[in-house]
Amino acid sequence: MPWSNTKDPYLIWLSEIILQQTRVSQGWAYYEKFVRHYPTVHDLAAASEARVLKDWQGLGYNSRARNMHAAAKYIAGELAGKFPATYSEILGLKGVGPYTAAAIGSFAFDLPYPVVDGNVKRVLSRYFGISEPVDLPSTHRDIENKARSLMGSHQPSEFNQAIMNFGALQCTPINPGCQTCPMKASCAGFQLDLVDKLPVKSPRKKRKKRFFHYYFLSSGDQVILRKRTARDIWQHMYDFPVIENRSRSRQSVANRKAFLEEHGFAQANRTSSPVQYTQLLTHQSIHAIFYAYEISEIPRLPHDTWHLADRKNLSTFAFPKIIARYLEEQWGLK
DNA sequence: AACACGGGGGT
DNA sequence: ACCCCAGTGTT
Repeated sequence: MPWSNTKDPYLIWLSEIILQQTRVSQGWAYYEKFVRHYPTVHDLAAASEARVLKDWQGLGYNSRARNMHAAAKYIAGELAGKFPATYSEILGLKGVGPYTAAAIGSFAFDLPYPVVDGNVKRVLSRYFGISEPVDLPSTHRDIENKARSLMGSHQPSEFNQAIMNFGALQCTPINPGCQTCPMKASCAGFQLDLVDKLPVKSPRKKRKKRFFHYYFLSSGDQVILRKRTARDIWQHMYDFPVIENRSRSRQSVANRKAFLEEHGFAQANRTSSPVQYTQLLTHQSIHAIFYAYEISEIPRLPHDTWHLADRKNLSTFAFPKIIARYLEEQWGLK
């Protein structure tokens, strides 16, 4: 793991932010890229947010990147680059919650705070036979207290890594290695045959469908992008001018003409048939239909969130997966 | 306390 | 389909 070879709190912080809700196998390459592009907190602080978001593209939950960047500016600017070394100061950094503060505190500074992540919740809910949903705050506190008690005066870093590794390698979500487990004799979950019932989780809500009708408007090598600034998914990433509605069915030709005229694109020619892509998010399923038009001249852009970009420069903008996929598959653009 | 927030991979 | 991922911020 990244922190196995270092006590550098910056590198540990970087890896922990990247690995929030992200498998090591997915985050590893991003960690290496960020260390390469931003070897110190000063490098990260000096970068533009756009550049950081672009490097983050494909990882998801990109408020992590924005909070991390803001925290880097704070550390570099206000703390002269010296990473905070107490639990409460670490916890005060943007994007750092109880888990990450405990991880950084224990790994980098040997502070005695137990980590409580998905692994720990699974291991301890099984071992102690906890049948309340682990996502409840009360259960979380219970598990945290048990972890603190188990840590005792052991080495915090060793303890935290051990319990998480145990969850990741032995006490796995499915097909856990109970038969070879050295703790099966004292594991309540194993003794009561509840291992495959634990941890209990509250039922999840079903995904809401959303229908985006995107306009890919180009004029020669120029393309119109829109920066997403609303309180919504994909904040500060780029997509295209869009109409959202409740219908899966295509915009009629008349609807499209009205949209184009309304925004000053009276002279527009359809350049290809509409194509549809879908993208699953945790709480939403996005159904996007793309309409491509070539416009003869570009008027003054009607919104300040709209930007003109050269096709050659698209690689500098951070796009949601579904937009990146459209650009690459339909236009060969990266 | 409940909810929103991405994207990937396994079964 | 559904689950999970070395969780956090907002309401």
